Amino acid sequence: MRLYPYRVAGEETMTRVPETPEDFDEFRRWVSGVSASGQPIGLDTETTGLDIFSPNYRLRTVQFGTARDAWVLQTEKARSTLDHARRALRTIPRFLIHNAAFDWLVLDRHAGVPLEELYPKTIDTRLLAHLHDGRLEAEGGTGLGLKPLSALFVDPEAPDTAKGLYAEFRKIGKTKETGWAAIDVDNPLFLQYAGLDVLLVSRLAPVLHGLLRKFDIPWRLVEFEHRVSSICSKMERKGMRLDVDYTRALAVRLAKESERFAGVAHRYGVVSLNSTTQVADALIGMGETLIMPGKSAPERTPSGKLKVDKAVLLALADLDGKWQRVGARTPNPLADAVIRSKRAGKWKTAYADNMLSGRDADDRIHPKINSLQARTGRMSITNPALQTLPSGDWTIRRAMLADEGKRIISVDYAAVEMRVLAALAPEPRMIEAITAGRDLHDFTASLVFGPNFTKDDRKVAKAIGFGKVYGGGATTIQRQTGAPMEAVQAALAAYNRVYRGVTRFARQLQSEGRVNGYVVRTPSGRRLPLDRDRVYAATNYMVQSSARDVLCQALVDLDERGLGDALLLPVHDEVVAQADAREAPEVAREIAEVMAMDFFGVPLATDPEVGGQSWGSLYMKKASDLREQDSFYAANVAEAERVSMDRAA
DNA sequence: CCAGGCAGCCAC
DNA sequence: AAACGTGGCTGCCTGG
Repeated sequence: MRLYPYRVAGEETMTRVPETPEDFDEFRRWVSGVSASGQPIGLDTETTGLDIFSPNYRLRTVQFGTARDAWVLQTEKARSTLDHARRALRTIPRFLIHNAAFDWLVLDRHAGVPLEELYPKTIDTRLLAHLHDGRLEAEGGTGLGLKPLSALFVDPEAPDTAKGLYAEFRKIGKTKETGWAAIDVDNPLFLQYAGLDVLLVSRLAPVLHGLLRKFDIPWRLVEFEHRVSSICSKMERKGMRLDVDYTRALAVRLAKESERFAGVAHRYGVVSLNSTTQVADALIGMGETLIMPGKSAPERTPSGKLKVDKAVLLALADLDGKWQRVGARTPNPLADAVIRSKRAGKWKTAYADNMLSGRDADDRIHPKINSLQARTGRMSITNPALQTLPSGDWTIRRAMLADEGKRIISVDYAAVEMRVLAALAPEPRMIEAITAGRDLHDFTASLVFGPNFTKDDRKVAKAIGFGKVYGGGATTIQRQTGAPMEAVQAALAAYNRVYRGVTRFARQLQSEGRVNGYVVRTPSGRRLPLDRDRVYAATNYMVQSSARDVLCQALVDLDERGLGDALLLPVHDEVVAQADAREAPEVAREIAEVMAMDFFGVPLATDPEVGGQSWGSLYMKKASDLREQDSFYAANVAEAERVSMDRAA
């Protein structure tokens, strides 16, 4: 037995690494003892990295522990060690895991213990921490990582085990990415820190429980978040099929496009297209002023640099937001080349390449779904960021496929944030219009501008609606709509008169926040800390957080109704799913029915859509899109094969 | 050489 | 009085 003593919060702890049969007997007796006591046991894993589903992935150690005793099982060393870990995973009745979504999937895939078995036994300290304070350290919160939380609530001297290991990785010539797989499994610091993580999680949990009691966080919310997390983990485990041939071809095409336009930019002296300084200098050298239409000076970034973002470049290239010619000026060829090259480059690396590199042996990708991420509780999806795929163009989403013989389904909520705002305020006139099934922006425009409102009026009404949800003001609405400032201000005043409930809600929320120590509460019981200098954001937080809770409730309801297997992804106000081709319309209707709900007297309507095999099919608006897809396929796939053969050769 | 901050851009 | 919210990912750039 290898022993690693360590002082945590002034108390002696011991980490044990069993080696001999007698050591493992002792581990088994320890497991029996703690199981009989019923106390929750800290659980953690060390692995080769974060890409759980990639073909070369390995589970390296499994750790169990209490506040004083930790065990590190070097499962990669022997099948029998893994069996000891599996027995413990099945015997121990309750676990404490920090960020369980990760360890569930690791153990599900690499230790053969299904997440369905682990989920009911788990308390996830990351979820507890988020329910206490969902802000990152940079936002003034406690942070959500084991390190910052332990430093705050367990022991200020607790080492950053990950960072400490990076230094160890450097000694063997590895980086923070490559070190996890390369470090010797007998490395003393590695074993020490592996044990420390379960000692810390065991000590963190009771502190967080106390804080949740202190702040009256309802236990049903804790249970709800664990349920949501398990449903998202099931989606992550299933993943989504990738059309590898198409994606390879797409990557080649995007690379060529990016290179071609980069070549144009080079001719104007721009070497690094992402260097805003170079681009600004070159444009000024061509005689451009960088002054946006209607302005008297060029815009600058917060640090004072000349702004050369998409809006500036599109204007110089004589293109509108949809990349169509405006006809207002002669296009600047450099501006045009820079935006086109950057877009193609980003689409290639952030989307196409990421999809290809993250796929498993069955060509499925398993994006990480963080069920409780933003300070409002909003979810996020990473590796790749599937919630941010371009929606104005089908080419990226076309890479993702439903399973063989199935079709893609999408069901989204209609104007969910506006409806949630109407319900929370409450705003009777808005609720009436929603209940009557009217288009909300049309209705608002008719109230603000009269029954004969124009298209531009509707645009202003819509911008004000979003402005209320986001906390924006007249300046923002002016910028978005291009309407004269006086007209925007008059419309805002009219909006505030007709929707008094919204104005009152925003005011009350802010004063409530100030009175209650800069925290507001959602109907679900979630605490939303406010920034003192941005108390106006309270309205947005309430709306965004409640809309998130609505979608998560829908996920739970869908799972409850046996539709969990159909789910592929949550996208803020939308669920992406799949079903056998013949049943797809029926399944889509069923999902839409389950999702539709009443939110404090306001109906939340849903809109089911059934596509073809690919996710992109839902974004092909015209017949020409389908033809383009076919010709793309014919032209590019063969070429991509040739390119990858060249590379291999 | 690596890690992390900044600017910019993708989504809802 | 007015106040655009939440994320992830890239390349560039700087500091260690």
